[in-house]
Amino acid sequence: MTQKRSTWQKVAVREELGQRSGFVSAQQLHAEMVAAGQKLGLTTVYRALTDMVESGEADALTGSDGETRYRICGSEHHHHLICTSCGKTVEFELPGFEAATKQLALGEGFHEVSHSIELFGICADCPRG
Amino acid sequence: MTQKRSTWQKVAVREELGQRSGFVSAQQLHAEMVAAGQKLGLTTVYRALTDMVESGEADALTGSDGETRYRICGSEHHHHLICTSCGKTVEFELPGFEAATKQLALGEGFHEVSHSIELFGICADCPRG
DNA sequence: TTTTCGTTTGGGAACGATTTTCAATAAGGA
DNA sequence: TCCTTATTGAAAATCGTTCCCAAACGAAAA
Repeated sequence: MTQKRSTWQKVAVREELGQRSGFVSAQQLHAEMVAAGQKLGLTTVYRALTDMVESGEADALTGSDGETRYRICGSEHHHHLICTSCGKTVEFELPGFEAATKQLALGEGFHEVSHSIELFGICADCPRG
Repeated sequence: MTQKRSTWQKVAVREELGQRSGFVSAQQLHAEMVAAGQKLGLTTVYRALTDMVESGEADALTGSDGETRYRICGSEHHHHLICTSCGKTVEFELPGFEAATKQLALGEGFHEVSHSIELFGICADCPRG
């Protein structure tokens, strides 16, 4: 069976992502790592991020521009409040809401229900709009 | 100022989209229109759909695969319950929730708040999973 | 430590959705 | 009908992401 091996590239990507408070795209992350002197391939960054999402270490979010952005996250179920200007992100939970939506979906005859809830706005540190 | 002109292509796209109950991608819509004998370009379909989204006639939704899907919609604020198997969509509203999330975002110091809420599942007409 | 075997890397090609380009065409007012 | 200008559409260009595959490397065995 295919076991995962630890490489400095994977560690570096995890670390770089961990230092950020918001969502970043694979390309951005790669560009900045290269600019910082770390020589690794874009493909590797994509793979490392995908692994992290699969293992639950990170969240992935595809924007309306088709670009996917990543972020370190705790494993419990949560949602995001994202600053569309600087990318800063706040996690939050919605205890009652979860049940309500599931109920609604089941009532319509749907099963295997999941949901996507994200809030957007401009954070206090980003001036005007 | 640039005024909009009415063409049979735009009318055809609006009509084709209106006949569906779920989200469809521009490519799908174009392929089926061509298959049905209507000769128009893919670019034109993209433009017609974009116009409809801008005018509020349609909703656009970009999936995690990066493909954007469209759907006719009423102009009032609403959310979607989407079948990930056949695309069938049910609109719904969340009276209390709207206020709650806005409050939460404002409490974190965010402004110009908006949100994205979609429910996914398999509808009653689609067997198994 | 050295060998071995299978995983990982990475540069470039390949991909798929969407946008741009631009010359030909058509809408709609004069 | 004529004229001005928005619209069309085929092909080329973009852009994010994935695939390909030979070279490089990690880890466990010898």
